[in-house]
Amino acid sequence: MRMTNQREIILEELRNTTSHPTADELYLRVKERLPRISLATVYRNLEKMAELGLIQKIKTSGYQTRFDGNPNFHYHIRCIYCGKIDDLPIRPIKALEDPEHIELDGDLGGYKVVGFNLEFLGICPECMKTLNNKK
Amino acid sequence: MRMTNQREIILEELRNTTSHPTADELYLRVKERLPRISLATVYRNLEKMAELGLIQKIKTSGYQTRFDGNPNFHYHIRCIYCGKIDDLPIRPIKALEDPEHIELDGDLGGYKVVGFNLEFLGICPECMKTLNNKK
DNA sequence: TTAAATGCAAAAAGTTTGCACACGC
DNA sequence: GCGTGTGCAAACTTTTTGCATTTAA
Repeated sequence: MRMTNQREIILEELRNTTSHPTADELYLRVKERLPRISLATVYRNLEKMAELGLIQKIKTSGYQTRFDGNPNFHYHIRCIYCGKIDDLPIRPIKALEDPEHIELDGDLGGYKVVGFNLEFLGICPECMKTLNNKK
Repeated sequence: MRMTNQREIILEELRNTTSHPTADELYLRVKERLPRISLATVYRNLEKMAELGLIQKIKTSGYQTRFDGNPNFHYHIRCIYCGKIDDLPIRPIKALEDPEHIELDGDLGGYKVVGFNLEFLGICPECMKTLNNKK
């Protein structure tokens, strides 16, 4: 992978935030430093960097894809009200990560299991506050 | 909720398949019986029926939303090659479903956890066959 | 020097919405 | 008869792509 200025700055901005931004949020940040960059470049680079394992793509259907500058596996929690994603500091879940701990209740229909996607859902402190005020 | 003909047939077709169709796949099926139905009606009704708990909306993993005529909680597996979703007959995972079993490694950042999304990833029998033929 | 990357604009894909009309209760 | 639901088309949102030009190695 060629290290272009755009690539460097996209990665830098993503690494410098804990907010798991969407492609267009990151585009806006990067644009402050590279005013002529295009959104397509941001998409193309995030895609490539995710493939190479430099960053993580957080895909949950129905919402915009978000990106995480931390390439190490960890769990996320999504606020059901505002959609924000945060890291969740929980220990690996044995029942998922060691496939032999999965308790079957039938057969797997011929599938070979290769992994899983897990995200927690919750209410973030800000939305919780808003809810309490409404009462 | 008013029981219109469209609503009845959409629900019927969804209940009669195990294929977890997308809105447009279901639209095509329903169209055979109601040629003048519109895709918007299918979307509106699926949305409403999911809210009421008559069906499930499967939003995980950055692909098109799929729908499940079975309203009871169960796990799904998605084929990483063809995107197909099937039911996975595994027992409830204690470490997820009883929040007190979650082993924290820090604090939750003020979130109130209300649930989770989990899908397994795998290779379906058909795609497995294709892979083997290519070797 | 040259293959890979970029910017731009347009297209694609999936979903939602405004509105006039139709229909279940 | 009232108000919800429908069909249609157009809008919208997110992401991808074609192409001419630029740039890192």
